[in-house]
Amino acid sequence: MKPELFKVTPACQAVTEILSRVGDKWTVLVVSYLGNGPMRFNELRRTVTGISQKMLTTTLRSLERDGFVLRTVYPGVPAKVEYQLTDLGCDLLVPVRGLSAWAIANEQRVKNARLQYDAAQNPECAQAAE
Amino acid sequence: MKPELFKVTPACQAVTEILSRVGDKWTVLVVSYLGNGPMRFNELRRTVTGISQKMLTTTLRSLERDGFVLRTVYPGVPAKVEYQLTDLGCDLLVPVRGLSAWAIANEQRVKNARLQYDAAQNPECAQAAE
DNA sequence: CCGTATCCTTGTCGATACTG
DNA sequence: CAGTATCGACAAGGATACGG
Repeated sequence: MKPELFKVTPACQAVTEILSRVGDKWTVLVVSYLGNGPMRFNELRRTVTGISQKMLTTTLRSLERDGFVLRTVYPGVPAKVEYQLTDLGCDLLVPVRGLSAWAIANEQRVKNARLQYDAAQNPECAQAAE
Repeated sequence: MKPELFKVTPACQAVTEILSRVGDKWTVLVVSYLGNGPMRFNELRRTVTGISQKMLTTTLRSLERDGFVLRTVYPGVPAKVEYQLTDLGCDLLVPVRGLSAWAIANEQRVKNARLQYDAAQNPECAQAAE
């Protein structure tokens, strides 16, 4: 059950960095939707419930900069901009979905652990008025 | 190359939550080291370079609450506390290492994409005195 | 339609000091 | 040794207004 010895090398810096990028509030959601095919800005805005215009722009710019997303502008009035995953973006989707699958499969175990922990901390004196 | 259609369901909430937990500054690092076997508090503190006492405590408490880490106190003077991964913690290590492997394998592709993007934004005025 | 700019609130993290 | 408590710096995120 115990996994084989894991030597933490300087390469872990890269891991931490990717995790931070991917672990923000909207990145995974946007990338997942884009995994279905190209989408326009406002289409994405409507689909990703709750995202603000600013955060969508920010998220897309980061993804574009890191090479995960391709931004294509079709000139005209009004302007039309389309976003789609690059090959790198599609590649990223694989391990991300691995973690997604784990999260969905183990959601309840984590919730149970929390309930148990919280219950152990507050035996019964939950009045705790202070 | 394009992955099969991915329907984003409410379950994505669980995904986002796990990603956020795991995507913070220290969690993955601590869990990875703990993957090598049980460790004591200060041992961990020395090993995880740069972590503050507060953040180590906070990170370990969260991990304990979520059922990823088991905390064992050996009474005595001075006190001795040992941390180790639970089964759930070991399980989590699997998809996390998947993403880690991806990050290490693709680090350079991302870096190149960034260089290219930045270069495109700053045509030639790269003196960038900073 | 597709953004950028600004302000403001909130959360995260680190430094420091102190306790059992 | 293994924490807790407090404070302050800073970054992330959201609301709103404006521009191309």
